[in-house]
Amino acid sequence: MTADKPLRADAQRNRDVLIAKAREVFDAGDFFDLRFDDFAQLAGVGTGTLYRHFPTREALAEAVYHEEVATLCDRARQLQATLPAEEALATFLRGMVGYMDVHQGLARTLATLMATGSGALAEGSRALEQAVTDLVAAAVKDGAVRDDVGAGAVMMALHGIGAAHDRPGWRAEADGVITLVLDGLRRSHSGNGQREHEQESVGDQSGVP
Amino acid sequence: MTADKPLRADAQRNRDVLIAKAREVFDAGDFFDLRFDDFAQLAGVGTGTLYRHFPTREALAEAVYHEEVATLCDRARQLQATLPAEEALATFLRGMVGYMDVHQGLARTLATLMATGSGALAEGSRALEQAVTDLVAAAVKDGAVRDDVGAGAVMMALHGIGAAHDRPGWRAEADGVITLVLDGLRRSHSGNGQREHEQESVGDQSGVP
DNA sequence: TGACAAATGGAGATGACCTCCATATTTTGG
DNA sequence: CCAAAATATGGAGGTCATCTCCATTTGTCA
Repeated sequence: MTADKPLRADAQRNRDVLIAKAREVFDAGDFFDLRFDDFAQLAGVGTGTLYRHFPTREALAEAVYHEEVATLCDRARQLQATLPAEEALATFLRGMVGYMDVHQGLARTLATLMATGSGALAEGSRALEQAVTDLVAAAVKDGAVRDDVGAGAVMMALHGIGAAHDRPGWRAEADGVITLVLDGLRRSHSGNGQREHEQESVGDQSGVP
Repeated sequence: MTADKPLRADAQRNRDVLIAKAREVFDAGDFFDLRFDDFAQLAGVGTGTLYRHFPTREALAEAVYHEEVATLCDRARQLQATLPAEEALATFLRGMVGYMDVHQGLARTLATLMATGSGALAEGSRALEQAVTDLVAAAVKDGAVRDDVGAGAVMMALHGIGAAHDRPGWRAEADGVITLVLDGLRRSHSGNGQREHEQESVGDQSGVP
């Protein structure tokens, strides 16, 4: 799956140029303000070439996203191997915020793509989620973290952080979310913390609280 | 600001029809799959009429969103008036999840619009945020909730929940996030819980954890 | 009722997205 | 090293959603 086709020399070169330029635009946050055709010209290739390599905007995003995710996953594995489980989880989550802070444009772009529901990022997302799942599982096994709330909840929180990147006090609030998540995860509450969503029937049909 | 112009009778009627139809489409989640012109026809008005009333998709969304937010804000105020602060907050947040569960299409649409960064929803969002801020402030004043993490963090978490509505185990995970947030907010941790984001310089320029 | 203002609707201009293929470049085999 | 086969290129042009414009209709007020 990594080397589907040997790919000709010039093709490879163009592909690399496209990804490089894409990362630039991505990071600047202009990914959606730019006509796709213009992007081709910006990268110095014809429209057809761009479309052959990346049939859609999302495909291009996916290519850029891939490297990022790989880096983050590596980091997660490394932390897990060198730190106590709970600390590894905390460090990773705090680090994710730092990462998004540095790559704001990218965070914004990814959030947009996710919300658009294109699903093209599913693969990369799954890899990242797996890393988080592993971190949480290890902490649970250590007994440091409750077992009644899954890693999915943590992913949602991360997603919210990324999507809200343009709020005024973003950094502080993002750190706040992580603090809440980490403290909330710590197994140390009276009883079992809180019973999990058993209020399906509230009598009120509207769904309004 | 509520009654900018008296608006003629037929105009008002058309406007209402448009909003009603929009809510339908919204709730079905088809808001973005539908050509805007076709939406006009669906509502039984001409293209020009649609565009005069709502210059953009976002403007239309905003109109629908407005009522929803008003309802939710009312509910928040009511809870705050009748329950102990902490319980009011908990009930409201749990209720928000229930609300999003019932109105999945709407939640999806809103998340998309938010991420798109149109900013047209800013007003409605602010109203909702104010309600949450009040709930949190009251709980803090009661001493039931920590004061070192703001309401903004809670908003981010909610945002993440809404944006992720299409995950397989959405409901359970969403409830999980709320559980984490509520437990994390409870003032009861050793010391002060966690010092707030003072790790600006990690030495690593890349932002990767 | 008449006249003025407000609103309508749909035909058509605009511009982004994507396809297609004649041409150019790389690779392979003799 | 050369020819022919395979692969890639680029940009002109088709397609389609978005939005504008104005001749006509509808509502309002004296």
